[in-house]
Amino acid sequence: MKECHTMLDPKLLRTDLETVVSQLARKGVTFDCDHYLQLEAERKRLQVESESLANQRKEGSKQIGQLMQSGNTAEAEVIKRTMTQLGADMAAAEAAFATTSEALEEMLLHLPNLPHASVPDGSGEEQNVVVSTVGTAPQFGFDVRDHVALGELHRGIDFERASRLSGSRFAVLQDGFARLHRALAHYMLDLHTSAHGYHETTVPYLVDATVLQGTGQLPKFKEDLFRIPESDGGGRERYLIPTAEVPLTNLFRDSIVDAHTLPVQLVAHTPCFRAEAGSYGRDVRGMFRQHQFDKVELVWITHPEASWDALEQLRQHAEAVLHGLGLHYRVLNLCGGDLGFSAAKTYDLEVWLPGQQQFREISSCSNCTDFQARRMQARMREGQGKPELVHTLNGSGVAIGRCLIAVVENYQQADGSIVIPEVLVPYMGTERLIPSGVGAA
RNA sequence: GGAGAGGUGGCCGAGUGGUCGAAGGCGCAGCACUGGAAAUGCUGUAUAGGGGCAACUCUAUCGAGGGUUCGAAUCCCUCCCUCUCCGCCA
Repeated sequence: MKECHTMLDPKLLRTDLETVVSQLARKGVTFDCDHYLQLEAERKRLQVESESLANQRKEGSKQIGQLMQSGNTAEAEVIKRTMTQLGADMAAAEAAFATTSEALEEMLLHLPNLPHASVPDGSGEEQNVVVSTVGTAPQFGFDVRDHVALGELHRGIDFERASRLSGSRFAVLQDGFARLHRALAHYMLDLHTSAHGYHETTVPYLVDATVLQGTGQLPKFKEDLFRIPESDGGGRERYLIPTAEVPLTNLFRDSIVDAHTLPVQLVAHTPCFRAEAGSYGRDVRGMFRQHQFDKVELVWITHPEASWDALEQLRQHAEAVLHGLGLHYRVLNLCGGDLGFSAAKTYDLEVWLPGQQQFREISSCSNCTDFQARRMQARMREGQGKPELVHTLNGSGVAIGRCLIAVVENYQQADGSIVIPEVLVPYMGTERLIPSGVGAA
């Protein structure tokens, strides 16, 4: 029978429905048990029925073959006639089974991953728990400018011309700001590859629907994605990636890797595309929330027993970026209600933005346990053992556009110039950005 | 874009309607042989799902989907992918 791609372990659902229901509730999801149980009972009945009919047909066909070979065609004809009816019954049973399986799968594909025990209870971001706060907010003896004002002053960010090209939520960077953007990406990639052991990877920015289903963006979050219809690109529907997590993690779809090769750590710098449906009016000022932004993404593929340790390392790697830049930030342990669809646990890194006088998200590090692996059929094998689902993790290391905002706002001076953090100086070729019109240094 | 070739198990590779989950080889594992090893011999060696307390058993899978047939790796249709040559192109 056709394999069923669920998100949660179907065996857990069958054997411990109560746990599933109570854990889903922590994520704010209500599970329709009655409907599930009814579909599941029907699935079982229809599967047994259609498989038994298939078996009868197989036996019958085998008999016919034997009779034909011994020249007993008359008797073969008799059986053939009964087989015709059997075949019809089987087709009907299989069709009913397929319908029920699809309904079941549709229901289960919309269920999110279950939260880990260390995830705090809560329904929204107010209940996220601050794990640590690093550094202190810089004190300014003048009125701080936000990145929009700084961008204007430096002629480094041009929202107006960007919107003329593409509408709202796009930006054009130039000169020092463009260079800073590139420097940040370069710095992050170098840090992760040389100090943290990641393999630098480049990936396609356009992917199939199945790939997005693997990491959990589909079917539930279609409205967040930019879609290229099949009529446009080579007769195949594709989506712009909302994060490099999608292609990176899916590199392991439908494969069984040797346990010795784990963990695999990948890093990629890519643009990310998000429709931002449902965020109208939110963060409209500036380049904090864009339809297109660059990000350096970290992905781990681990042994199922190693993922919780890996999450802590992943978080440290993301933190190292901010720490290296000397930015003030804090780490949150997201509560159940604020967890993403695929995540069992997530740490958010929030950086201090003087322009907004608040902490804002700049990285999100999640352990997706076997949730994505099950959808992707990404497995590993230990010795001669059975294949087992791997665990997958991802984290921003970090969002480049937001990081640029943080750097310019935190390192601004009274005269509007921007001191370049030491780690970026080699990439920038200067220690300070001077606004045009203020005079050269 | 034009022309051609091809997609079979971890790998190579047979198989054009019947008992084929699929010969043979390689690789791998166990056993035998050996002082130990090589060589050799024997045995075993896919994945997924279902039923069953279990022993076990059933179903599906030869790129994907549909069709013909009592029965499809094998015949027909559609699609996808890979390779070679030509054209175009960063």
